[in-house]
Amino acid sequence: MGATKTEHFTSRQNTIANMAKALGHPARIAIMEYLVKVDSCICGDIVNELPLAQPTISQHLKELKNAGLIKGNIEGNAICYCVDEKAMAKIQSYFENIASRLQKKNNCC
Amino acid sequence: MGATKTEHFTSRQNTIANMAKALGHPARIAIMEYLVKVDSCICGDIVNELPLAQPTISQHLKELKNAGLIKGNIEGNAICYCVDEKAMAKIQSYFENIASRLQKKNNCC
DNA sequence: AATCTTTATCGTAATATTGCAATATTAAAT
DNA sequence: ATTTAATATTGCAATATTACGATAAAGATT
Repeated sequence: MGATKTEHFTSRQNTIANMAKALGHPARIAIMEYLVKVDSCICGDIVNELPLAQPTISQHLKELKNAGLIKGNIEGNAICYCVDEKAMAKIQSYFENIASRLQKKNNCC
Repeated sequence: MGATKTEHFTSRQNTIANMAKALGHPARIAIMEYLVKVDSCICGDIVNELPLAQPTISQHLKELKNAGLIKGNIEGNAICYCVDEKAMAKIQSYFENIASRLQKKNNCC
């Protein structure tokens, strides 16, 4: 074994899990925060910003893109990456929903 | 190599990444949703609810607990697991902050 | 066209995760 | 004290992730 049994879960659960998984690495959190901070960006900046080699960062960017969290536009010989607002709104509303549902209840623990 | 270079990132980035990582599996999302739904719970219920073997679920619960997302109280020979409101509030506010910062800006993509 | 810059991909080693059968643990029930 | 029920731990095989050097690709610059 070793492979996640995605087929047993709803598509929504898989989508949220995929986005969370993509954010489940400090380098990718740092990338997202940097993209939010500068609003638009070129990968080279990130390579200078983070203590990781260029191929590693490229790989992390690819994962964030696969999860739909960032978009990338080619601009000359560079690539402009930025955060996908809709995806972030989706995550945000997901956790807001959970948090608000928790407030209305009494926990047993 | 192969191990995450956590030491290069801030403690906050690592904390958020750890929580996101714990949520980065559909089974664990399903567990969280079930815990929110029933508000309090015993692990056996989850085993019946999810299409995974008992040891696998026990392991997922352990990861959620390690990440601080759930709490577990012993009640007789069962264990009452429930969501940690504070942890969820932390994640929720983190994404709310990011989402609100994105709205104020113009994306280049 | 040759070179430079920027980003992606390949290959690979190290490590981590996923899933479960078997077994252990712990407390309740008989 | 046994047995039962609920959960955890161990051990292991299959697979995935992380990181990076080497190299490729593609547009810009000279």
